[in-house]
Amino acid sequence: MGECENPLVHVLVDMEAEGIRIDRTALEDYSVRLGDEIATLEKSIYAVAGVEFNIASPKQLGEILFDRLKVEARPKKTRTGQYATNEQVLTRLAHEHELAALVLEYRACQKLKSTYVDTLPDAIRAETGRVHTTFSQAVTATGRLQSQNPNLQNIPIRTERGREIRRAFIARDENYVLLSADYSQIELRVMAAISGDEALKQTFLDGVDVHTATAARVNEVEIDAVTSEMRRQAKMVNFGIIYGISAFGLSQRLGIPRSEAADIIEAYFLKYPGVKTYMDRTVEEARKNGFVTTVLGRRRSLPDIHSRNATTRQGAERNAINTPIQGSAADMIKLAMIRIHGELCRRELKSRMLLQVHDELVFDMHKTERDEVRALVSDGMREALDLDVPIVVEMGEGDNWLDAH
DNA sequence: TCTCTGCTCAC
DNA sequence: CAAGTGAGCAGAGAC
Repeated sequence: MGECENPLVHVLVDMEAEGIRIDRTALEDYSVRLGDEIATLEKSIYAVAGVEFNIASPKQLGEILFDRLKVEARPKKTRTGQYATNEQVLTRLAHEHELAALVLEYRACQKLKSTYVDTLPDAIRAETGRVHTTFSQAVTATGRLQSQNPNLQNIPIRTERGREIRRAFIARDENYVLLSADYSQIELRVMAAISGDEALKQTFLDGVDVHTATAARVNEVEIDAVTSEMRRQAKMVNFGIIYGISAFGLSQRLGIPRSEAADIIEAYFLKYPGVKTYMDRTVEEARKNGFVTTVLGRRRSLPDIHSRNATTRQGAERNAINTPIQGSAADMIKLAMIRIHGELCRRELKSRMLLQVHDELVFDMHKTERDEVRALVSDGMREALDLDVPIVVEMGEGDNWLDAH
């Protein structure tokens, strides 16, 4: 390793000790509101089902839906033979069957309440009045950090209900704001850099939206002619590429026939040949060495690359493709953290680094240090690694984490 | 009490 | 079989 792990220890120690302030009252109020919603949904669910049961039990729910109400002729099963009742299944049923729609609502509320709203206030440490996570730096397969007890790397943001929780993460006091700084499309930029694909690099040099650019290339239309549907598909393809896509996987996610998905992937590789070459090269490297590496030389061992079981082997091939990308992005933000933490200390600033969420850093920023901190954070993140691709950092600030985005 | 399963939250 | 990395909840069943 290009040694970022040892200096990072001190950064993480400080972040853990610092903690983050949480608005306990806001969460406690929200818990009551969610509880009311859940109670209402419960009644509706029992009425529609015609029987009371434990809605939180996937087993019981499956039996109600597929044995009692027979909402589907050939229900999908899980690995263990139970009826699958996951979000994808229920969403498909929701148009026809009120019960499915109600259960989706119920699950959304229950998830937020049990995992975040009721748990975070209990995690406030009495001595500091703040929530202190534990970061682990040598646990994940790719070199990413991990956060636990509580996990502060999966605080909701996608839905309106979830965003309420982000609003409860607040600045230290009235002299501070939260600063959020996140890398824009870091994994695709890293892939452009390590693959050296000229078209992908040019997209970032042009500063155009990468999903729109991919849509234009794959569909062979001008940027201005890209529809929202074309962009949506291209976004799926871009993410799929990073993960080591299959035509089947893409077809499932886009809801299109597998042959069409295969055509899209073929068109992608035609337009970004360097990406295809990178993938072949990386899988070959894994076969030869038994491991792959990130830009800082972090290794991931891939013994399954020689498995006689095709599914296992293909899984290892996807790991070979994904790990240098995800892991190099992790290398980059780790270097940025070390540099930024060093500068905050050296300049004796009051502002503090609080959280890392894979491509984002969150700070308590003293209002008098605004310009200086914004500059050193932005520079520290952008210049952490000297890549052949422009790196863009987006920053926002506010009294809470949601407004900082 | 412990472990596994199914599910869902994030990047 | 089928898109990568994680954490944590409740239910279910073993002990």
